[in-house]
Amino acid sequence: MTNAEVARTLERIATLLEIDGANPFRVRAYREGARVIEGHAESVSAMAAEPGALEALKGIGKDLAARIRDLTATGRTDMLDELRARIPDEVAAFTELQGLGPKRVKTLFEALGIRDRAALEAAARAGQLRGLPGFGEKVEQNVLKALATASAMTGRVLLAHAWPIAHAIAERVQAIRGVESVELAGSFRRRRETVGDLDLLVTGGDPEAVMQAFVSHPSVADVLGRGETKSSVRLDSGLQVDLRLVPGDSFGAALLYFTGSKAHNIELRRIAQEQGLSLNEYGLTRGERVVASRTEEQVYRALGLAWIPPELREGLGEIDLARAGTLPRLVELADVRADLHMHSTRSDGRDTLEAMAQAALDRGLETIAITEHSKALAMANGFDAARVRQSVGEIAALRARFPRLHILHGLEVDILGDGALDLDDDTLAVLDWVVVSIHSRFEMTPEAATARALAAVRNPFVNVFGHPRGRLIGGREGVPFDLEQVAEAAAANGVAMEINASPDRLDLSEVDARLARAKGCRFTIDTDAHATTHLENMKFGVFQARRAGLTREDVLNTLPHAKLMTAIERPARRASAGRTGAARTPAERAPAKRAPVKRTPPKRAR
DNA sequence: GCCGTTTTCGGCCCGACTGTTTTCAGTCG
Repeated sequence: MTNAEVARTLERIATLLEIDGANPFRVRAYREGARVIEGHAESVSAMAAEPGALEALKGIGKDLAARIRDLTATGRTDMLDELRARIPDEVAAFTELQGLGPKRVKTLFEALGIRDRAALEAAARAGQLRGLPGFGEKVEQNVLKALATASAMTGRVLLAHAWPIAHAIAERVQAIRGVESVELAGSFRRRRETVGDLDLLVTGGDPEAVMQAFVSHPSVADVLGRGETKSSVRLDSGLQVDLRLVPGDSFGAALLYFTGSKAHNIELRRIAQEQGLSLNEYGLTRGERVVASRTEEQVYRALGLAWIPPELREGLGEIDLARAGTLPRLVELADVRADLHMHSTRSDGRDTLEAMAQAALDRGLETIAITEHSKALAMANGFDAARVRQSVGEIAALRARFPRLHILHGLEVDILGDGALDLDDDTLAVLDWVVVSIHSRFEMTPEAATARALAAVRNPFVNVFGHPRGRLIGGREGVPFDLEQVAEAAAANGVAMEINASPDRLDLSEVDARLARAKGCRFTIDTDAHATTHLENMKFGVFQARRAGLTREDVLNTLPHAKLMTAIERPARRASAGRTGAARTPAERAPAKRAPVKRTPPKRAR
């Protein structure tokens, strides 16, 4: 059982306990346990075997450890089985509906025996809900509305998909006369992979004018509420956006509060409390006196903490680091000098080699690697050994055209099912830069997957493990190899781990990246661009790296070109080149003949 | 159910809003 599955199960137990009317603090303990496990990179299945390892995690005590041991050993636990025997899964899922919490769900189930959504809708339409304790006509209507919305809504959206509309709305509000500052808070500001809604924080300006500009944005489908200080809308896309107008004096406290995460805020309030202070969205106060509120920095400082970058605010140890003054200096977009994973029309990219190089230059990059696919991806026009040798001349010609850009002759080589690479070592020796990736056979046992990944990262010609898990956010789980072992082997063999900046990949995840870093890995952050416009995605990779706590020193492609070349040198390639001169014969340096014309446009490999 | 430089028992974050109620429970973030 994966950590994510264990976390989901604990969360489910919490929901069922809540409906069952259990002690709220017991419920909270299960929620907290779920959160801790989800954020923990080391496999709890492995930890379960080690006495005391689970109990050493903050928030996991004797009981939760026992449940986790049940789950990892057998896939089930008596407690969950008993709860589910009493409360059907579909009833528990009612709590996902807006306006229905555990208490009302319990009432629905016990008083009316409602067991599924169809029965719930029928009862609401028949007016059977309004007489129940805690219900009225309004709640009954809201239930029907929530049922309709739930069937239309898709849930969370990728950060990158929310990005343009979020900024468009912020700019529209910013343009109102008198508006001082506009910030996008919430999980958007923490740069999570996906966001559930957007939180806009505004100071200054005439409230009426601000709200009017907000609710009249062309993308607004539905105004959910409109007040003096708070309005909510739903966009055409289904995304909910809340705007809050806050006094300039309390902007820092409000920004802190609405950025979250919840776990982070709870920890901050506990610290405030210990110091005889109280923290809310209006400020940090001692009795009536406001201690800090105008900026986030002031509030953190007053609590004895360094300012914490939003990407780290998940309640996973960042507050201890802030107190000790040992927060990492996170990598920034401006640090990135190279993009070492991209495609062109020669395989499955949409733009030509020249267009990609020009776009990279326009973006101020010093170095790029052109990394077409290998032959296993026939549908993507993957390169075979002969095509790689032909490519040497094409890259040489490209270098001649772009003297101000360093261009590495790379390839994204498929890792086959058994861990062998798709091309032979002599061919790999021709290349400056070898990315290895998994594009097929994602369903494997963890043991087979681990052996496969280990074999790949132990190849002496390999530079980086591309999008290692092969996951697609909201679409594919990814390969279940044991990252601890693979990361250790990669670090020992000088193979970097990629943080792939494709918005639906963001692979490694921040949880995996933290573990890989702990095992000594270095990283690259690459766009895996299949078009010039994709080079813009670099920021999303940087966000992911920041969430993992990576610094500039952890990321190879922040190095100036000469240092990068030293850092990525593979002894095997040097030896091979010295022996055969494979990559550097005059014939291969000369421009090559044109590539054969493709008959069919390639499909992009995923 | 978890946790402990005040504690192994007695606490456990905070406020807004809604709607159901006659002073507050439930939900949400």
